[in-house]
Amino acid sequence: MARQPGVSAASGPAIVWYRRDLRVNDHAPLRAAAKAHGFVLPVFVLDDEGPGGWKAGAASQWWLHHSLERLAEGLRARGADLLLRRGPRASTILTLAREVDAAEVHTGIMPEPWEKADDAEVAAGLAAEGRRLVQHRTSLLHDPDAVRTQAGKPFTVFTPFARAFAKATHVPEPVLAPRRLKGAKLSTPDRLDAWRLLPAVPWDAAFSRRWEPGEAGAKRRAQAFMNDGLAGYATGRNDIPSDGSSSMSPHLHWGEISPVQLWHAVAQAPQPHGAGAEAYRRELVWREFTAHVLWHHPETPDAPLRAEFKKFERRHDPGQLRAWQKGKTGVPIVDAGMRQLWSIGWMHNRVRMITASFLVKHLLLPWEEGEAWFWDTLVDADLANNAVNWQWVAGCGADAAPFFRIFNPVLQGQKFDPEGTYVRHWVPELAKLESRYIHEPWSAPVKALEAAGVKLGETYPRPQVDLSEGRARALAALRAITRKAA
DNA sequence: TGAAATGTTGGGGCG
DNA sequence: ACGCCCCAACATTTC
Repeated sequence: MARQPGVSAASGPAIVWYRRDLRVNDHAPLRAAAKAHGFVLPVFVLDDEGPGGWKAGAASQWWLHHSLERLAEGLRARGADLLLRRGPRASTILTLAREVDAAEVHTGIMPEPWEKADDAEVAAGLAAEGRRLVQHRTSLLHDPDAVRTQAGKPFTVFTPFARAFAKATHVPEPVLAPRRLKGAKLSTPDRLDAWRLLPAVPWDAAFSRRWEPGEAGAKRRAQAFMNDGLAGYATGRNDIPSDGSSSMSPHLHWGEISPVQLWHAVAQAPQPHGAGAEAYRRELVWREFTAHVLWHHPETPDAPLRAEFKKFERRHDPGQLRAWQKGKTGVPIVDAGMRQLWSIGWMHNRVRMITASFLVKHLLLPWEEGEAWFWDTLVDADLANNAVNWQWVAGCGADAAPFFRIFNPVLQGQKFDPEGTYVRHWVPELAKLESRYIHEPWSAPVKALEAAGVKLGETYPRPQVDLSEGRARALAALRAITRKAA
């Protein structure tokens, strides 16, 4: 067989460098590696330092542990062992390629800045030795740079992005998992347990009940959602107590299922054409949009995209921040959401917006503090989604909600959790309060509080801030920067 | 993927 | 019958 230009005479296995794409189906790198050589070495590298300072939080680590276990099983069932290595990722991959004399390293394209940096370093390092890095789409529908504005610039507004995206791109078919792999044997694998990704104190019981990390769990949940949730998704996703969410976010983040698979699963669903299907695919495109924004603006996690917001007033109040984190703000829907997050590593999307708006606007605390907390506690913590959406709420990002769009947590609660079912579940000290007061216990008559066994300031906190005062303060802070800008 | 303030309209009570 | 006022309901504007 004629040798391809640029391909060395290396005789080792093709390396499959796993990142946030922990699956065997619709995994182009695995497929390509298996096809070209039949002899593969799948590897996952854990970087202790926490790339870019964004070290995975405890909830993410919990998920990663289980997901890696499932991936290892999936690969073993096909004849290959997953190699675990720990260290700086680029140099670890380069060392490994030399160690096994691999001609090619196949991997997925990720939008995170450090992933891009690693790609460049690995590509250069491999090329210097006559090896090759081959990148594939694994975690997105398309490359983060698949579309540009007519002026050739990255999009900053979702709607035109979505329009261009729909017109310019065709979602590819998923690729099948290789049936049979020939795995490479190495004498020095890390043991997953030694990575200590699981909590030292077992706080994860509720996690285990709620989630099933891994490719099989992702598939099961996706099927359940397509059958039962998709048709009503357009409105159901906003209904807090019944939770019409797909709950795919952590599975998508870790790549246990691909957005391509979900895109096509919509077409196979019982109701593939209704408003629910439209709305769901739109959410998948939102995910593409956040990746697009992060790809082109790697500073997004740390700095407001709209420069005038650098001068925006931010209060510093560790006590209030702590109360927000722990769900003790005295505003029921906010507390319910924050406690749900702490308990199961996830929060309903509507409630994410409410809690985030409360932090950034009513409390006037920095959005970065909220971003950092979500990053630490969410099982679906995703740099692009987290950063772009926090900036969206804070009004300082690409296509951001105007800052003056301030959620009133009482009205939001009454609208999307009218009976207070969600609040009662997560804030049990209010469980017996009448529905008409459940979202604003501070304005309940003494009798109603007594009947419910609520003592404000004792069994449940008074609100940290008067809602209308908080709103006025936030708007004043906004005026201060818009005047300067004008 | 807001909320509150302000403006407009129209029905009905009432002198 | 008429004008006036009130106010709910809805629309528009402003933050």
